[in-house]
Formats: sequence, C-alpha cells, structure tokens
Amino acid sequence: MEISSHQFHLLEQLNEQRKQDLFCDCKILVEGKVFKAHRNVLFASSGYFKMLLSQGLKETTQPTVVTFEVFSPETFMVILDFVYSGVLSLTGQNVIEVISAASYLQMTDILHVCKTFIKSSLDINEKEKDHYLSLSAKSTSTEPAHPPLYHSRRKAKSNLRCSSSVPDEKANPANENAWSSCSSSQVILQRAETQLSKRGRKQSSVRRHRKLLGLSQSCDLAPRKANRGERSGAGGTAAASQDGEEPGVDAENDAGHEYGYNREPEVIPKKQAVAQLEQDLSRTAEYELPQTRFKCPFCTHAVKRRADLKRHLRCHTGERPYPCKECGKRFTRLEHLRNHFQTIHQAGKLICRKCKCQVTELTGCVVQQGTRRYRLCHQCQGEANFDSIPDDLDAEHSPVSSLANKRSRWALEGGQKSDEETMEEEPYNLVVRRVNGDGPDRGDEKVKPNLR
DNA sequence: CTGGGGATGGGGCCC
DNA sequence: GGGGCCCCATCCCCA
Repeated sequence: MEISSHQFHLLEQLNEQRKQDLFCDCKILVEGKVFKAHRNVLFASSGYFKMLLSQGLKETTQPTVVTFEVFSPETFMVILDFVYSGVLSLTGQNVIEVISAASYLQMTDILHVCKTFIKSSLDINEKEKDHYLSLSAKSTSTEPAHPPLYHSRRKAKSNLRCSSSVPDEKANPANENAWSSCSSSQVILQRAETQLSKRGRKQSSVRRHRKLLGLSQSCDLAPRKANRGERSGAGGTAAASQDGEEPGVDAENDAGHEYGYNREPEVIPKKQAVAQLEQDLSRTAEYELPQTRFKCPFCTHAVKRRADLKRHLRCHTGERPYPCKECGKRFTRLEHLRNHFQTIHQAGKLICRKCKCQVTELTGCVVQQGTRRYRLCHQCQGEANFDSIPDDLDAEHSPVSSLANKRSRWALEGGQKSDEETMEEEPYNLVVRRVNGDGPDRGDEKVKPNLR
C-alpha cells in the first residue's frame, strides 16, 4: 500500500528541520551569507554537490562548508527553497541568475524549467502586447485625448491564449507552483515598472536606446562576463550590481529586486495592476515606437521581429550553439563563429601581422601559433626565424582553404564535436606554412608568442 | 599608464 | 524565420 503524501510530508519535515537548523550538516556560504542544509538532500539534488560531497564521504563528522561567489545569495535561496519544497520562485528578473546557478550546480530539473520559462516568456510577451492593445483601445474609448498606443497590423488574439501560453510541465509537478509564483499580474507589473522607468525617454535613435539600457543590460552582459571569465579565471555573479548608473536605470534594477528576489513575491490585485498599467500606458504612449513589437522579457529592449528577439534572448540565456571546431570556443551566432574561424584559425586577413604590409598568397606565409593562424611577409618571417609547417599538417588541421569551401564545411558538418574532443586535437605547436610553393623550412624552433 | 589595434558581441536590416 | 552583412560598442592585449 502506497501513501502518496508520504514524499511530500518527508520533504516538508526536512524543510522544517532546515529552517530550525536541526541536523544541518552543511554550511553554504554565498557572498558572505550563510545557508544551512542537509548533506544528503544536497547530494540528492545537485550534481555539483554529489561530486563535492562524495569526495569527502569519509569525513562525515565535521560539517561541510561550501563557498560560492558565482551567484547571489538571493539566487541560491531560490534554488535551496526549490530543493526543499519543490517550488521554484522564478521571475523575469531572476531567471537568468537561476539558470546560471543551476547550470553551475548541475541541477537539470531547474535548467529545464528555466528554459521553458524563457521560451514561454515570448508567448507571455506577445500576450501582454495584445493585452496592451486591448487596454489601449479601452483607454482611448474612455479618454479620447490620448492617442492609441499601438497600431497593430496583427489581429488581436483572444485572452484564451493567455492560459494556453502556460507551458506544459507535467514532468515536473513542482513547476506548476513555479509558474503560479510568476503570475501574469506580476509580469504585467514588471512591464509597468519598465514602462515607468522608460517614461520621459523618447527613443529617437536606436543607439541612444542602447545607451539608455545601461544597467538593464547588466544581465545581457552576464554571459559575456562569464565568457571573459574564461580568460581571467574569475567567477562573477551573473547580474552583478553596478552603482553609479543613471537614475532611470536604477529604478529598473530596483524593480527587479522588488519583484524578482522576494521570497514571497508581492501579489498585487489584478485590478490594481491593470489600473496602474493603464495609467502608465496613457502617459507613455507617445514615447512608444509603434514599429517595435517584441519586447524582451528580461530587459527593456524591443525589436520588430520575433526572430530578432529570439537572437537577442541568447545574450540573456547564455546559449552558445556554435562551437569552434578548432578551439572549442562557443558563439551565439554562426557568423561570429565564421569570423572567428577565419581570423583566428585560417589567417583570413591578407596583412602581415608584424609589419602590417599587404601580403598575397605568393608574398606571404601563414604562421600557426597554437590554434591561431596569421600571415607574415617573407621579410618578417625571415627576421623572426620562423619554422615552417608541412603542407600535409596544414591540410590536416585546416582542410579548407577557400571561403567557399569553408562555408560548405560549416554547412555540411552538422554534428559538432565536444569541447573535449576539440581540445584534444588542438595543435599546440608553432609552425609556418609557405604559400608560394617553396619547400617547407623544417625545424624545431618555436615562434615567439604574442606577435602583435 | 595609455593609446592603438584586434577580437568579440549585439543590433538593424536586407535577402 | 533563418542566414548573412554591416555597423558599432566594448573588452583585452600589447607596444
């Protein structure tokens, strides 16, 4: 006989124990803030903790202390609450940090929920836009003095779509709670906050708009910073707080904290929310560009096309679907990968790296330094006493020479190698390939690094 | 320390 | 809607 509520009660009991600091044998320090938890619960919930704690299984008498600096305490609180309750308090403001932290902690359930959340945000975004439209129509009917907000070329869809936009998360029962914690009224309120913060900023040009985004793009920068971190080796909080920004942007940031990081998000009655939104929209209508139809759910950026929004969202999600086959570095766009491959691995620029003179296939040679390739004129090559590279080796690591071939290579090779694979086959030697048909100048001397 | 150049990333927009 | 091109901003490294 199976008692279905047993698991729930067990988790509830564990959560109570955690809150009362009973039997907690693990301390987690996140940016100085201490969280207490049970090792076995963390072990069962996170791949990171599983690895970490399995290493110290023998030393179970001492409490484990784990320190994190790569995400904020608020984010970890959301995750810890999920571990102990099955409820994930996702909001538009915290989803980026949560997905980043969940990735770090190897918690795939949360990752899936976050991905679905982001995906559905597009629908929510659309839904809200339609909501704005209906509100606008309503306000114009009652207040003829205000111009309509949008002149949509699309048919306004029925409100039924709102409910259908909620993602299907049957696999994870906790997600229902998660979605409920991110109620539509809350999302609308976030939009209202955004509208408020944008008030008074006439978007006369896109560039100015980008500047105005300022801190709101701190979350845009998150993946980029993380990427930079690959070089510096420093882990940073995804949405690091930055002081000294313009006041309007700070307002947005504050809004994020108010609605995003509260453990128990404030739920404002829908009527009040709608009223506030109507008020905001009536004041901001003249500043809205009618042609920008898709708003990013995570920042104030708006684009005309859904495809552009999809592309933009990658800077929030950190998704980098295009890995370089040579060095494993990942890119958000294929064109960026192509540029990278051509400049770094194929010496695409016909300029001598050292003296900057123009070279051709005949007057220059290609130098390989690790995975990087660049061209040198013969004079600079002679001065630097470079070694040459046999053609077969070059062919092995750069099987394409023309742009057309390269493109066909990118297009044809669907399956991407893993980073480990690409790293394993990286040629970490320094070699030169003659392109003028001269015999290869074999030798073992290495080119001095960083020829810039 | 600083300026310049390269690499990278993001937005607009055309095809 | 995707691919691709162009442009620009930012970061990083080096002289």
